[in-house]
Amino acid sequence: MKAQPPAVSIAAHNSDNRARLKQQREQLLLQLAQQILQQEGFAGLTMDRLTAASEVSKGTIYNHFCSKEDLITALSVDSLQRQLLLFQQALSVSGHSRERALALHYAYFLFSTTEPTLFLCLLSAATPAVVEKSSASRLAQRQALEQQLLGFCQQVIRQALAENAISLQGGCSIEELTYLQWAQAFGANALYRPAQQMGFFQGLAQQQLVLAGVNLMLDGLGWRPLSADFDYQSCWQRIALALQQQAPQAQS
Amino acid sequence: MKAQPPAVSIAAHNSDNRARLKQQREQLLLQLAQQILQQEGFAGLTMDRLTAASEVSKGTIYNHFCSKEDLITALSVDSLQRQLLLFQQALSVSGHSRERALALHYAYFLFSTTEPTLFLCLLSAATPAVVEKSSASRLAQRQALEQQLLGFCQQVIRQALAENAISLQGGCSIEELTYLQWAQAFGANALYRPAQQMGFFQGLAQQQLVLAGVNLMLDGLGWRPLSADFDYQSCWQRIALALQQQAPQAQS
DNA sequence: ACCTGAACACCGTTCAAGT
DNA sequence: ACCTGAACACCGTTCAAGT
Repeated sequence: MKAQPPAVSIAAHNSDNRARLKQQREQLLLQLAQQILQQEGFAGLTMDRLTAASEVSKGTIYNHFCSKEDLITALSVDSLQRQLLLFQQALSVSGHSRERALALHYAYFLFSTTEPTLFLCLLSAATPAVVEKSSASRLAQRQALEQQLLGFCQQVIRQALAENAISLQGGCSIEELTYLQWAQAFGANALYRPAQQMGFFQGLAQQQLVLAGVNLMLDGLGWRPLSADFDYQSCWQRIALALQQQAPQAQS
Repeated sequence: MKAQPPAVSIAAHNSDNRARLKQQREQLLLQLAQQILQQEGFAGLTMDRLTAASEVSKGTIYNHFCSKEDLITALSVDSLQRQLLLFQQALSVSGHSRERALALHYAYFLFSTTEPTLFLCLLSAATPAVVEKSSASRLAQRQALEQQLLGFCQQVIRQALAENAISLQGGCSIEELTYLQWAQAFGANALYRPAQQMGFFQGLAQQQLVLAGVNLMLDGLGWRPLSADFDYQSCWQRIALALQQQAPQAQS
């Protein structure tokens, strides 16, 4: 008695299909853009070159990205999606709350080193020149993903409170703690290359620095067990192994 | 008996004068660029507009900056020079080593809020697109200034060691500590606006976050007196007053 | 030796025509 | 409804001519 349900279903299916194909093409374009970025540097990424590398025309590319800057923001969204996957994997390693916090820091560090180009996109996307010319929807997408990432961090802090591993006296909120850890991780990973290039430290590995930074902050917070009472160096290596096994090789 | 010392002296004087005038003009150009940046945003800063705002021609501007990106890097050099002045003022406040470390963090925070545009230039200048197209000499200038700034931080850590306020066991070097504090400060100040914009914290002031972050790190390090034994909140306010008095108003 | 600004080249963006 | 690519516009950069 209902009016042609199959027709509706086919229409919906077609529309879905079309959206899925568009989505796939966008993913391909992003991959090509990333490749150009790696091979030619940021100055070498032009819309002409992306057009040449792809099999679509300029107009179609502008159908996906409203500006070159929007393309950069799209790459940063891609970055955050990968980070999200890494965070999920990181939270699947077992251990007490501080080990899990460390796992998240490791995931962040791992991403910054295995995908340096995408990590730099994230930095570029924070720049006003890029924000000013990106579409509102793309910026909203980025924000939503960042919120999800921070959500994972808050989750671990809540676990710590439940375990009685920390006590938040003196008005230090969960949000505040999350933010400070984010800031520490962002700074320690983003500034490593510049600092190294100016010869600031001789043989200090980024890994060790990040681990030391986390330990400093979490010890300061009194997150038990303290680094004096637990071997976080071994823990770090265990996390590294666990995450490497889950993602044997990075995509080409 | 010597050959015309006056002539040489006059020549030198003229040459000095010329260099000084060029330097002055460059300073003026940077000021104008900053003004355009504030009024029109990063997308609004074009070489044409800068030419129009100045009283020189395009060719002359390219005599100062080899590219638009070089101009951004020059603005970041200007930023670092101002930061250096603030650091010097910060170190003139009296107190034990941890108070002096706090003073440096305050100076960094103060700069990031009173000169948001220049602070963003610093962020942009860290971006590959800008680095790739900046002159080697300008990049070297920036590096030298950053090294000077980090030198101030190391100085305070050495003071702490001399005072026996900290003990660096376990291979944690002065450079490592300096880097981690830089990373923390950079992250906490650079991410504040984005985080605020996504509504991550309701009424948390940047100041309080930065202070909390520093306390966490320095407590974790065991830098005496610990925050439980000393009123760093008051100390922070005392530093704020001291730095405001030395520089009553920021330049327009 | 330095300044000028017209000319050039490149590249981001649009849009009329096509399917 | 979507794709195309020629045309456009803007803007970074250069350089022959001038002082």
